[in-house]
Amino acid sequence: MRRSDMGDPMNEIPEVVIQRLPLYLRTLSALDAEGVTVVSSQDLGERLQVTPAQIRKDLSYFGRFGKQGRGYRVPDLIRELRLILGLGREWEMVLLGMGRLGWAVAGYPGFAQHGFKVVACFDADPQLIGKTAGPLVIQDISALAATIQQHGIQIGIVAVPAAAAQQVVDQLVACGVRGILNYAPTAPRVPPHVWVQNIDPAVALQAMTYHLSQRKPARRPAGRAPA
Amino acid sequence: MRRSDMGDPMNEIPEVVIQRLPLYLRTLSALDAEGVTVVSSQDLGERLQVTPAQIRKDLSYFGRFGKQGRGYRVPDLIRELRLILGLGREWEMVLLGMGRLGWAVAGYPGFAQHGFKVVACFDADPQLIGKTAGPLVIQDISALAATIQQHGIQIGIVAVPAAAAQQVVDQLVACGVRGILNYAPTAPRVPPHVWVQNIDPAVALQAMTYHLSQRKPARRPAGRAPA
DNA sequence: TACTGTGAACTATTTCACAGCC
DNA sequence: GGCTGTGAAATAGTTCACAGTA
Repeated sequence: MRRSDMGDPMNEIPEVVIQRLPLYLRTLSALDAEGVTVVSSQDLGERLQVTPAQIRKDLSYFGRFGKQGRGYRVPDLIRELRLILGLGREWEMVLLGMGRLGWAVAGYPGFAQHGFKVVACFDADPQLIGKTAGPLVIQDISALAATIQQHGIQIGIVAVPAAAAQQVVDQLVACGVRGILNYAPTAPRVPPHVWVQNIDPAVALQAMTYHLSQRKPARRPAGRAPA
Repeated sequence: MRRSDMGDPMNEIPEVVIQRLPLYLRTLSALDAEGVTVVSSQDLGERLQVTPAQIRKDLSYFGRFGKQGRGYRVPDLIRELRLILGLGREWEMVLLGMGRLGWAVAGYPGFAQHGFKVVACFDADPQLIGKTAGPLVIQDISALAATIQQHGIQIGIVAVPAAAAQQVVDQLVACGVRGILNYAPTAPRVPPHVWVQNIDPAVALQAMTYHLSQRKPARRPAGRAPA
């Protein structure tokens, strides 16, 4: 292990760390909006329910952003995290599936706020094609490849029924998409260069009911970062 | 460690294991629907992109559900998992916040399918109160406590803006709710007996763009269970 | 003085590998 | 023969604790 570490151009960063950075960023943005300009790992940890040591260690994978004796300058750390996460640009996305769920996703303001933009939406149902969803016209899936190529799109959002998800994911991957936000209640298979983030509220609820059903509700692990 | 293990009435089960069980259940249900009656940890692992050893170890925390030389009977394992997760009943929930997002959540069919039922919805906006959302009438937040007590509700869904989330969560907790599904882009503080599951698609996207921005897209850790 | 950054210690989780059984 | 269940080994992740510094 030691030997291969030394050969690496950059140390391997644990995936859990990556998943926590957006949470740090979210809280820092809230602090910024409150006019807070400096924050210690202690303060930030209290807001996030994460240990200060974990925050410091996580950040130390990427550089030295704090000032000893003081803490972190909020605007600076926000800038650094945005850079690390690749948020210094707009990300265009395609949306597949314009049922109830797709409709809601198309109009979700939380994406645009953070530089994520749905530029085209698709469905297989002839009844839906041509209808407008806000500023977008629903297109037939057959137009998918052309749109992705034209815009150089790298992210697809899947909001189709579970049974159609794998097929749709395969199409996205074939078109060169490298990231998929999957709302379908299934875990699609993708090649290793493609990144998938799954969102399934039913799965989240089912893990919760396990705990609600226990006599003694086991105390949450202290360091457990909220997703 | 050994000593305290023996004293415990039941071994401590890691939280990661709990979070994976619903994924196993989801895939087993799909297999069941396909008419598959027996599955090995190998097969199931391939479907889920999880190692067979992990599946066997996870299940072994709860009992011996397999048959050596054969595998697991799909319907039996489904039944066991449903029991473990506390899904042998209907779970009634309240929904707070009837903006765009709350509206979509109220109509999401994925909940009812799994025995989760939204029995009442609330908002603070007088403009919305009295309007109907499917079978439900939007009520004023002031009616929250009475509804929760009446139905003995243990789960609340939060779909209010980030700025209102903590306040709403506090109210839910005060009413005796023990589980919260939080769609607000913030990590609310709760007492240790309350379980929170957060869903924030922007956070998921931001972790994804980190990877999309890397030159060499680091290979996903093999055992990483999709959420 | 009050904090960060970080090796080292500790803890948790995953994987291995094999005895035991159908 | 093919698979489970599970201790033990290996890895991964977290926390400690303190040197260093603004």
